[in-house]
Amino acid sequence: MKSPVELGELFRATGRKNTAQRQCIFELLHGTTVHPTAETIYAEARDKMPSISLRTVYQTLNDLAALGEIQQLDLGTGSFRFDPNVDAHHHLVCIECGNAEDIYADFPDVQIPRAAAKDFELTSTEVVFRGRCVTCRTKD
Amino acid sequence: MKSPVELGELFRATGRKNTAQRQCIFELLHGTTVHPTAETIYAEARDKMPSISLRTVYQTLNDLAALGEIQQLDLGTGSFRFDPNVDAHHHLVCIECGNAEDIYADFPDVQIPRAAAKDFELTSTEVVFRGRCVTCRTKD
DNA sequence: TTGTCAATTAGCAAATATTGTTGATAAGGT
DNA sequence: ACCTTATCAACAATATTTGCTAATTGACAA
Repeated sequence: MKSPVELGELFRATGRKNTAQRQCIFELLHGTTVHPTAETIYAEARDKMPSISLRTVYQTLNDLAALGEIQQLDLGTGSFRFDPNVDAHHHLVCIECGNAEDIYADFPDVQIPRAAAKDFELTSTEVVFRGRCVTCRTKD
Repeated sequence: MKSPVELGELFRATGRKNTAQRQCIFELLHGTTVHPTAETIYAEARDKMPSISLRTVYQTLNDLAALGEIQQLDLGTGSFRFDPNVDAHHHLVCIECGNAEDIYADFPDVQIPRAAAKDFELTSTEVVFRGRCVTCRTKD
């Protein structure tokens, strides 16, 4: 993901406005390695801008995803998670707390079998490892 | 997935009741290769049992999943899909219509990198190929 | 600096998918 | 056939995300 300043310029360049609410969200996303939900970002944004609405958070996140600056992930935890890391990578998801971790690995063998591949226009390939993270395991 | 008759016995053996509604759902699931949603099954079940409720469909599907007779899949299409095929397999998902196809392939190199694997208790590994299916491609 | 205009905001309603609740009903062992 | 208990159907509730709208604000140009 680009820096908050660069994102402001990008928004302007694409006919969007660079508002204080958006800058606030850009800064929260910048450098985060967790995969926050819209609600999480909303909660954090409210600490700095009490009047911000959840609707605005969703709109900004959707805009960022449309511009390819963040990834909108559905990891099966009940709500979308947003990832400022847009490089090709995979995920390790905890079935207990829902937290996700990036996995930087290349799986060259992961290809659609020839029979099925012929008529399918492939867009993306995702690998999800599910299980329990250290935190949840030591909790019991 | 077991046959409708066997599932009826299994339900009784596990202290559940083998009702007409459940037999109807068992028969709909038996042998299907698509990955129906609860709503789809509900619509089909109503053709044979107009009084059946959506709640009963959800309950029966959840019971079947708890017994390991079907798989409850979240393929990022907005709702759960149910798969009577419980063998280890992966999926090809259309981002336009949401339909899913089974992929029987073994990806032996898909493993958690050693650094991350140490503290994680792995339960399952899923590979999802996303793109557009033939039907949706030829539609345009 | 200020005016103009379209994009954005906040707040609320609505849509979608799933689960909780409850009185009535019926399955299944005895 | 009877009795216990799970299940049923209908409705309400929850959770997440999107739709709508009047008022506001940013961006650009004069």
